[in-house]
Amino acid sequence: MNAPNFSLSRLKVACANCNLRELCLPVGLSLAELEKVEELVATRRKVRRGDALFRAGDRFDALYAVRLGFLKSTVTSSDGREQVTGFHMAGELVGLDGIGTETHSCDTVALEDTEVCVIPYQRLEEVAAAVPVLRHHFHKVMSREIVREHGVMLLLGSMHAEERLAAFLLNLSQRFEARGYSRTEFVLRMTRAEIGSFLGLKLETVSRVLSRFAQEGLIEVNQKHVRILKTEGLRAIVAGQPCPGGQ
Amino acid sequence: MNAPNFSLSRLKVACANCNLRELCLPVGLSLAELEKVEELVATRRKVRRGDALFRAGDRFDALYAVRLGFLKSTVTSSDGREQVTGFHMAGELVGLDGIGTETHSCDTVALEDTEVCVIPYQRLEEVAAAVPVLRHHFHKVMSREIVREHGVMLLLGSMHAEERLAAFLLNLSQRFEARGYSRTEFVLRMTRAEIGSFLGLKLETVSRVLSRFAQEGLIEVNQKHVRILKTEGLRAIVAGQPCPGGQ
DNA sequence: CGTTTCGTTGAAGAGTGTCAAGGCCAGTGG
DNA sequence: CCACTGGCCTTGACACTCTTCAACGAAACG
Repeated sequence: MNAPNFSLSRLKVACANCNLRELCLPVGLSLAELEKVEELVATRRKVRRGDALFRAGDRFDALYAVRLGFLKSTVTSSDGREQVTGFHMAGELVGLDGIGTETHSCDTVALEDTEVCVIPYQRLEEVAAAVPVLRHHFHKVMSREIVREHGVMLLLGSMHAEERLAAFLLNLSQRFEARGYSRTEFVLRMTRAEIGSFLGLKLETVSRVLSRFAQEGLIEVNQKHVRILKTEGLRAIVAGQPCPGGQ
Repeated sequence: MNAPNFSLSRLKVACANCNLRELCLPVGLSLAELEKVEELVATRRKVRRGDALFRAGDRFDALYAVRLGFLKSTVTSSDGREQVTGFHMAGELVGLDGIGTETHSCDTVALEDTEVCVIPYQRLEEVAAAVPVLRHHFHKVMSREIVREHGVMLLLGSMHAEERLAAFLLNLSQRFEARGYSRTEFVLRMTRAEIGSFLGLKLETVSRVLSRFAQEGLIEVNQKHVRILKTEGLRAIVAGQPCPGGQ
């Protein structure tokens, strides 16, 4: 259950040896370029479950590459409403929200014990000036984040509860697979309330829809443990109408 | 009604003379740096109302700075659902979605006759390597786009119809003001259906809520013409509970 | 082992969506 | 100048999804 296909236990400090290289900042860099990037990533930081990597209002001075663990980002409106804007797993870059104003605009909190590589932004700018491939890749990362959020807007703006949940599960599934974990069986690191916040639903609705999916034989749910039985069935739900008689 | 405080009629080709300088790419550049940026912006492009600046699937090779006019961006899911992801006005940069995959992922369509400055991306990368201020500013623009979308997610995920509309009107108001137009009186360039798509509502709901606002004396609406009477009242609605007895 | 957090499920109600009809306005052609 | 047309907007009645409120059960934690 949820075991990585490769071992995460024996990682060196260098990006060159990092199993996440293909997902993280240094994608497609030469060895010489890699060395420059490694100078960037001087420090690591551990974040305990429940603790914040940074909070809205904090001064921005670094980006973070997730090495291990799981985080959520949330924005809070002036009247206290909270919205989860994303969940982050190994290989993803967080903190991009801070560049614009030099102050973070969201909270990013660990949902399980987490370790990140700290990338001081000043130095990233310097290295970006000198290494075209890295600069371009960094731009790509930001652009993809924008595109990802377009997808979330589509989900929030024009999908029903079942469609949202199905899309959410498929998205998680795909991301776990890309990291060498099972595509069909995984543990949700977030609560129903957090899923609901992300999807614009109440926690009761999330619970109910998951139960309904289970009843229809699309998935198995046991608390935070999820097994996907009919990927195509979920896809059909995302695509449009539920297929009443199974898939 | 809606007249700019400054004239837009007599613009030179150079960014240095552009009235949108303070809103656009070359914010805070020295004259020498400005010249480098001006080399970037070789061409202009006009887009007729209803025509696309680019469409999803188009090859990405340039960003566009809006000089004049009004556009919308939309994403479309595989099953044909369409979601407006944003409206763009003078001084704003569009096309950032294309960097990540070198293919545009959304349609961007002119809602009125529009003119943009074409910024070839290859050249932007080159200039960004040489001009730290520009590079940093470009990163800021992308970051702010990410933050803006967080705000939209908050709106779509946790606000009621009235709150969404109120936030939408205030946002437009503020953007018009920043461009020297009236803060309280403006023309909506988009249809009710487009507003609804952006806000995750049906056009009938948009229409009803606007009528309700008008009835409560918060705004005046006449087709596409809007006048804001009680900014604070709208703010109160966004903030939380409607204030039943006026503001 | 008690306490707390989290999850499930039911019943009732509110907020939007859906469907339908009609009005307003700009553009077109007689 | 007027009638016609099509797109856009408004409004009403009704249906339906999702939320709200509430109670209970299960797992996690000290």
